[in-house]
Amino acid sequence: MKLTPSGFLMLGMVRLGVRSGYGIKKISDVSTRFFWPTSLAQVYPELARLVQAGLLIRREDPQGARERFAYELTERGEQAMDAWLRSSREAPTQFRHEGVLRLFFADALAEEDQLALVRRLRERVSDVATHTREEILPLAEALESSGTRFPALVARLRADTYAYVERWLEQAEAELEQT
Amino acid sequence: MKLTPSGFLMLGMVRLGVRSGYGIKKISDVSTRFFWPTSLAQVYPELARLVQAGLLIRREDPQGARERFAYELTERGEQAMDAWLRSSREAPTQFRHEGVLRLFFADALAEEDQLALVRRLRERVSDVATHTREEILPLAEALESSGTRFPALVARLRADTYAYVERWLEQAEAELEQT
DNA sequence: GGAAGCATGTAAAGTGTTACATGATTTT
DNA sequence: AAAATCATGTAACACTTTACATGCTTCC
Repeated sequence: MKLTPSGFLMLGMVRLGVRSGYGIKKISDVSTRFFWPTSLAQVYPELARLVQAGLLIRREDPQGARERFAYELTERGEQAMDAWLRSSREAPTQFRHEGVLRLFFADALAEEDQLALVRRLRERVSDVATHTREEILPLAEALESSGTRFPALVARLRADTYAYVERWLEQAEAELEQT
Repeated sequence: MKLTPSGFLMLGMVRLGVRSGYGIKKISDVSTRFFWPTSLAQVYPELARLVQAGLLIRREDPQGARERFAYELTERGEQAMDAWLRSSREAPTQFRHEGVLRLFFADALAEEDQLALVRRLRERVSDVATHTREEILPLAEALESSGTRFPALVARLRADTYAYVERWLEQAEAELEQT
């Protein structure tokens, strides 16, 4: 059975102590979503496949009358996760950004519209930087203080990169204004 | 009829003077691919839709016995393109990167393996930076000298951003080594 | 009492890639 | 002569998202 990165995401989340499918989706929305999105409609079938493959075990774990299932890594699950972390094979990187596509074709616009386009793009980038710094990073830093530090490293990488792009676009804006 | 960004990509390429569907795919592979990928199986049906919507006209343009079709923007095509360039509605940004996902879960690894993982990631990022600087940017700069400057701006943004991430990871590596 | 959140899952629709299928022209 | 490139298109497959469907619990 061949695992996808989404499968390893779930294995990894379970290893970090996230118990339910719902929980995995919720945590992933404030952490891994930005470099590996998932949806609930993906989480549940994938967890079932991982159980069937013997990488996870699923226990009933109801909260009162509300059903819930708790997942745990098996020995083979641990091994699969370790092997993945040490391997260098990677799915091709995917990036789709309509704003950058617009920028690519911006020559057709009048100069003032070109400037407006760059400014809008910069504002969006700025929002992402702020959101990452203020909403995502603090959560990762909470984890960091209990010994799990890579989520915070990744959040900082994202925050710093977006801040860099923001400054870059600011300068591009200034240069466009001079013309 | 609702156009997707892929549709505007094709409109934009035709406006830049790319004539055939094959040509659009080829040019996009060394330019827009990095922020909006397409495949031939997308290009041909989409061009047909754009013709049907009255945004493009298609003329026969054979090379000897080899069939070829040349596309041109209609007045309505020009207008649709301009409206898109000036609009601020955007499809949600998509980013998927298995290497960053690995980094997120790297706490489970021994320190030497963590370091190896960061190093591998940095090397990949470095390759992208180099490729963008040496292969993609020169093509965009050729366009720039004939007056179309935004493709070069986008290529520089990409090259500089990846160079920044490369330096960032270098420093993270150094900090990991100290521990 | 109602809204928001917790929790699990399926079905349908949409999007996209790979493989298939064909054939001409140019380069090595 | 073979390989690479130019050129168009379809079919099958894989993957993802959105909508559907249901019900409990907690907070206001």
